[in-house]
Amino acid sequence: MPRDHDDTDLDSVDRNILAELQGDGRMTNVELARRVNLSAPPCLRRVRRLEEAGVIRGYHADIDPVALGWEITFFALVGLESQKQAVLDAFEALATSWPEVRECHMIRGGGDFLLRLVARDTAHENELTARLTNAPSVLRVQTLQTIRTAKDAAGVPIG
Amino acid sequence: MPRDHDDTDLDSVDRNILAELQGDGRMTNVELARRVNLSAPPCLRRVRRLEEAGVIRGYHADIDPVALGWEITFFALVGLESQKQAVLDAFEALATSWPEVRECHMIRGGGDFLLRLVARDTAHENELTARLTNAPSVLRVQTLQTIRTAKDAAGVPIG
DNA sequence: GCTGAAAAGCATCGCCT
DNA sequence: AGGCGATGCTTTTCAGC
Repeated sequence: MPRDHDDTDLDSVDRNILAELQGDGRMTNVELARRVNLSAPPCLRRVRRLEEAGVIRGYHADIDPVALGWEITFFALVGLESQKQAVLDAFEALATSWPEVRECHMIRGGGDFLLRLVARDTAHENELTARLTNAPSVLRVQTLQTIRTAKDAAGVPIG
Repeated sequence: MPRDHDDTDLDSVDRNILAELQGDGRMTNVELARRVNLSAPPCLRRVRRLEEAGVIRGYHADIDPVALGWEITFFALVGLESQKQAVLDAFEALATSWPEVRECHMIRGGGDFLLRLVARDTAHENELTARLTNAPSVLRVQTLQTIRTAKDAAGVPIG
């Protein structure tokens, strides 16, 4: 269930905690406490409160896709032939069910989606693009293949 | 220095470890060991090896942008008027220097970039779009505003 | 809200299989 | 390579400020 974010007032210590954990999510609580100039128990309580308030949504290891055989990361801009809710829902359900689709964003303007996908190789990428193109109600697919990622910062600026 | 990914052979235990840590990067080592049916010391050795091999690139807390006042996430597809290296480099240096730009990907085809940005509100978003449009060598900016994120999976599929 | 002590649990090392 | 046991930290709770 979604939570109102306004019920959580974040002071500067909270923001420091968030910045530290965004940078290193596996830091021990004592190290975190040291960095934000707190002793361990209140620091831990703040972290728990931030987790329970939904400010911290989770912690994830950042894994090199290439090491697991995902040589290609690409985006796809998909245009649908209708903006009817049923059509949007059907496409969303299809796209999110594919493991290769890592992100699926509905874009303002109606009937467009931006996807981030991974593929094992060029053949796999072509197959995924073809599957998208041939999916029901899909009008056009523009693939945006990443050749270089100059910046891939986690999350949000905290300052 | 880049590392050859072929020097790291991942067995099924390694893949299970990666899947678990991608799902919960703050899990304790004993809990992780229990889940992958190992005792704690060899489990920790594997995690350290995966970190040192660059398979695990880091651990990050996943923070709700809205809780920190970043109400808008959007993408921008930026076209430059040249594919000269100096022009690409200059744009990349500019874009990556903005804290609101969280990702900057060079797109195949030449002279295009896909950015992911956050903004505090609509006015801020407009200002960022204008700053992009007016940046040197920028020919066109297409903003893709996210109205709904149906899937935002961490990293890559691990099976 | 924080501190400090104390119990329980965890990380990590050396050695053995 | 994985497991066992020991040691020193870390986490977590609880009392008290």
